[in-house]
Parts: sequence; C-alpha cells; structure tokens
Amino acid sequence: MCEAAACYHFAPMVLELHTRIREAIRAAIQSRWAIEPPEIALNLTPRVEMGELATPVSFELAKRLKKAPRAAATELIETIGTIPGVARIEIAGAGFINFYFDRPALFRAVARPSPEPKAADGKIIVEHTNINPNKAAHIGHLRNAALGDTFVRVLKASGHEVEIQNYIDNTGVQVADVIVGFKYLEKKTVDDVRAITRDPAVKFDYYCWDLYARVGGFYETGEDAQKLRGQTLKEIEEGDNETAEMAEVVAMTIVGCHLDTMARINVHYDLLPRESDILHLKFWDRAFERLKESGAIFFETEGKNKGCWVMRIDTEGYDDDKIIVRSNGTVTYTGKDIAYQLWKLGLLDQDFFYRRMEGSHDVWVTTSSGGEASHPDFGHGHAVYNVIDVRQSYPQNVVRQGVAALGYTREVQNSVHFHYERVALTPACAEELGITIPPEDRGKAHVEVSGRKGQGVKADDLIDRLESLARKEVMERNQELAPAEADAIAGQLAVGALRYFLLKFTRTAIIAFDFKEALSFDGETGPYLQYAAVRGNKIVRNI
RNA sequence: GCGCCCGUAGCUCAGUUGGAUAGAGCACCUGCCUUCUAAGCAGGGGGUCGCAGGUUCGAAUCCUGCCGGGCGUACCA
Repeated sequence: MCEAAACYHFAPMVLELHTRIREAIRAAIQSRWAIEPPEIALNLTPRVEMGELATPVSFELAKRLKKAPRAAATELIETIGTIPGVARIEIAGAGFINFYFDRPALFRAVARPSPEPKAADGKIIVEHTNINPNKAAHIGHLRNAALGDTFVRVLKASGHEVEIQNYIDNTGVQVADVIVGFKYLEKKTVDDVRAITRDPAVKFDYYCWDLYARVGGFYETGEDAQKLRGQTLKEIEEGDNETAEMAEVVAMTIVGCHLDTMARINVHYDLLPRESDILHLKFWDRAFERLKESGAIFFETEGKNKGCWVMRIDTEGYDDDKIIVRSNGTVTYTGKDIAYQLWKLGLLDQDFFYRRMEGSHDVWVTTSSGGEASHPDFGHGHAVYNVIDVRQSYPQNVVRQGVAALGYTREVQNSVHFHYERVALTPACAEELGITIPPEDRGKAHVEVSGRKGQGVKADDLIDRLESLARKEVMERNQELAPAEADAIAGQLAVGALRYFLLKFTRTAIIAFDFKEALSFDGETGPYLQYAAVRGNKIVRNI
C-alpha cells in the first residue's frame, strides 16, 4: 500500500541511483577488460528479498569473454567495489548481479528532493477529442479524451510545454447530415433551430443524436435524399448562406455540449481550431497549390476517380489512389487535415484569428476575421501528437505522406498518430441498452454498435450513472457526511472510476464495455487508487 | 488478395522491449473492523502463454509458417 506514496516521493532518487549503478558497471567493465560495455539492463528482482535491482549483464559478458557467467559476475562485482546509495551487491542464480539499496540513505535524501528536470525541446501539440459536432459524445470519445488528457498530464509532469487542441470538423459530412435533418425532415429555419438550442428542456446534443439516426434512414429512401447531402455539404463549405449559418449554430452549440461533458471528467483544451476557418482563410488553397506544385497530387482524367484530385499512396497494402478533392470541388477531411497539420507544425505562412469561446468555457477558438488582438501564441509545434482511433490510420498516413511530399521529412518524423482501439459493447451490455443483436453475434466477446443508428452509450448518461452509484456508496459508508460533501466525493470517485477504466487496457486492445465492470469500485479500479493515494499520503505525513 | 491489430487462469486483462518460480483484478474458498488503514488486508486452489518449427546460455516476448477473431483498403472520417 505504501508503494503509491513511495513512488511519488522516491522516484527522482531512485532514477538517479539507476544511472549511478549503470555507470559503475560500465566503468568497471571498461577498466577490467578494456572492452566496449554492452547495453546495461536493470530489472526488478523477482522478490524484494533478493534486492531492489538486478542486471543480467554477466551473461552477455560470459559470451564475449568466454567465461562462465558466475565467474564474470564475481570479477565484475570485485571491480565495481562500492556504489553510493547501494548497501551491498550480490551474485545470484546462474549469474545475476543483485543490488540492495541503502534504504536509510534514500529516506534521508527525501528531505531535499532534487529540482524538477526541465526539457527544453520546444512545444508539443497534442490534438485529442475531435468529436464530430453533430451529436452527443459517446463512450468511445471518452476513451480518446481520457488517453489524450492523461498523455498531456504526463508530458507536462515531465517538464514539457504542451498545447492542447481539439479540432472541430464543422464543415464535414456528418454535420451536413444533421442539417439535412433539420431542413428537410423537420422543415426548420435557422431561427427555429436557434430556439431549440435555447430551450432549457432540450439537451441539444441528445436531440441531434436522434435526428442524425433518422437522417440515416432518410438516405435509404433514395437518391434524391443522397443528393441533398452533397448539396448541403457544398453550401456549408461555401459559407455566406442560410445552410452554413445553421451549420454554424448547430456545430458550435454541440461543441459547447461536448466541452461540458469533458469538463465533467476534468478534460480541458487550449484551442479549438475550426475546419471552416481553414477553408475561409484559404489555408487549404495554399496547401492545395503546394501539393500540386510538388506533384504530390494530380488531376485524374479517367476511370472511377475521374474529375478528382488524387494522391498516389505509397503505404503498403493500399493500392488505390486517395481522393483529396472530390469531383464536385469539395475537399475531403484528409485534404483539410493536411493543411491543418502543416499549420500545426508551423509550415504554413498563414495564421488564424482567435477569439475566446462564448459562455463559461475558458478556451480559445479560431475565427476567420476579427478576433482579439492579444492572444496566446498558438501552433508551430516542435512535435505533434494526434490522438485518433486506429481505424483512421489510413487517412493519417495520407496526411503524413502529403506533408512529406512537400519536403518536410524531419517534421513528419515528429508527427505521431497516437492511435488506440475503439470501445465496443459486450453482447449483454448491448441487449441491456435495447439494441437487437444478430444471433451470430451473440457469442462474440464484443459487438460493434452504430452511431448512425443512434446506438451506443452516451457519455453523459454513463457519467450520470456513475455519479449516482458513487453517491449511494458514499452515503452508505459515511452516514454522518453532509450532502454537499458527499456529492463532491461521489463526483471525484465517478471520474476516477471512469478515467481509470478507460486507461487500464492497452491502447491497441478493443475495450468490451460493460456497465457492471465500468461501474465497479472494487479491485483494480480508480477508486482503489484514490483510496491508496489518500492512505499513502497519510503515512508519509505521519512519518 | 494485401496491410495492421488481437489470441496468456473460468471471466477481464498486465507482463518493465530477451532474464530468475508467467502476474493482477473479478469469481470461488479460509481468516481479519479495539488498527495511520476494511472502497481494505493476509492466505488458498486455478496455466499446453492459439498451434508447429527456428534463433541461444535463456523465449509469453525475436524470426518463419499455419489456425481463429477484428479492423482497414469510400468522392465518410
């Protein structure tokens, strides 16, 4: 139990000790045998009674020196002598060398912790969340935000300058779909839509969630419906018309909902770059020109992609050309993302205008004109991390290839697709939500749900459930607690439970979401860690 | 077809980049609230690391070939 506290307080000293031990081994090898030392691996021992750290370096030495591993280890220990901070060094097993820390010395060192290391390698931009602003956030988006935000915290804790961006794809097909719903299914004007956004009885992102699902059905009614989609998208991209105005209202209202949702789990952003501004400020036009000049993209005159600007893909496993500009002249997300990526890396000699987000959110938003004269210095990151679902690996590679084609090979190496797998549902969980599962899927570990059909777990619903569960538990265990205090604790527990649940799996594993497991406060969970941290701190304080 | 990911205890997952007896949580069994500590602790049973070869002092980990599952290969992102 003390380990949580111990790690926190002793980490700098222990790291220093690692380095000292490595150096001592290296120096000993050089002085004794006059050979270039191999990589010195330091591992934890199987049991702490065997010392804190161990190295298998004698096996490598045995090979090079044609000696028995134990003999090499004996000679090495002899040569090392003593290391400050290490009480004793012993040989173990077939030739492992075990190091026993001088624990009293470590305790004394805690009294004067070493200063925070500061890395000075430029700003790191982390882009995460990036939810299509056309419906409520769902459980998968929470995984993205939890991963991204935790990554940011790790970077900051290790001394990096970080800028958090949440990209707003407000001119994409998905927004167009909801606008089609408002305009053609519900026959609503911009003012009608505005009225809905102001109606306190309506949760606007939930409203659009359902509407979006209905539009999916509408498209299946025929080609005319499909045409409305293309036309709507075009109107949104062009701007200066009622459709674009409606898209602006819808998208920005939903962005507000998303920010509210993410604030509930303590996730915040520095800047919301908007796709519409990339278009209106002609970032795309500039990138387009340069892509054409460099020959990275070309105009297709025949075949199925006739009339499109396409990129020839050099990623293995992908044979077809990738369409960057559609035959009707609209730009794909991938195209706009190339321009955005160039801007993030400081490779575009253009900049946005910036204003503060309206309402209660402390965040900056890009804009196409005006803005505030004084604003933080955004963009031109030394490295860029894009936290995006693994299914978007292909378009992400296209973006990288586009940037590389303009000659920015170093920058491409500093552009990372921080990919992760999606969140699916267990069949039991899906049935619990009233989603009908095809019989052949019943036995599967997880089932995919379709946002297009309005299926899935909404983020706010999940957080609500967690909070009420936590409140119940807190009140049961601490009956003397004031209601306000109980609520505060319940909130922290709910957030801890959720964030830990979303992080405890490897990034590349699909999470099979299940209410029972996510809502559990027992065992390996966030609440357990919170409890451990509180108790650990108490111990340190008592010492 | 091609590319990527996954396969470890009944279930859900770790496994520190090739190291010592493969570990946690859940579930099951035993014991513990006069304690800094019970959202917890101590202990127990439970394994063909998908299969087969190979590399070497040593392989869950690296290589090759299979088997099973998923994803991608859109004028969606």
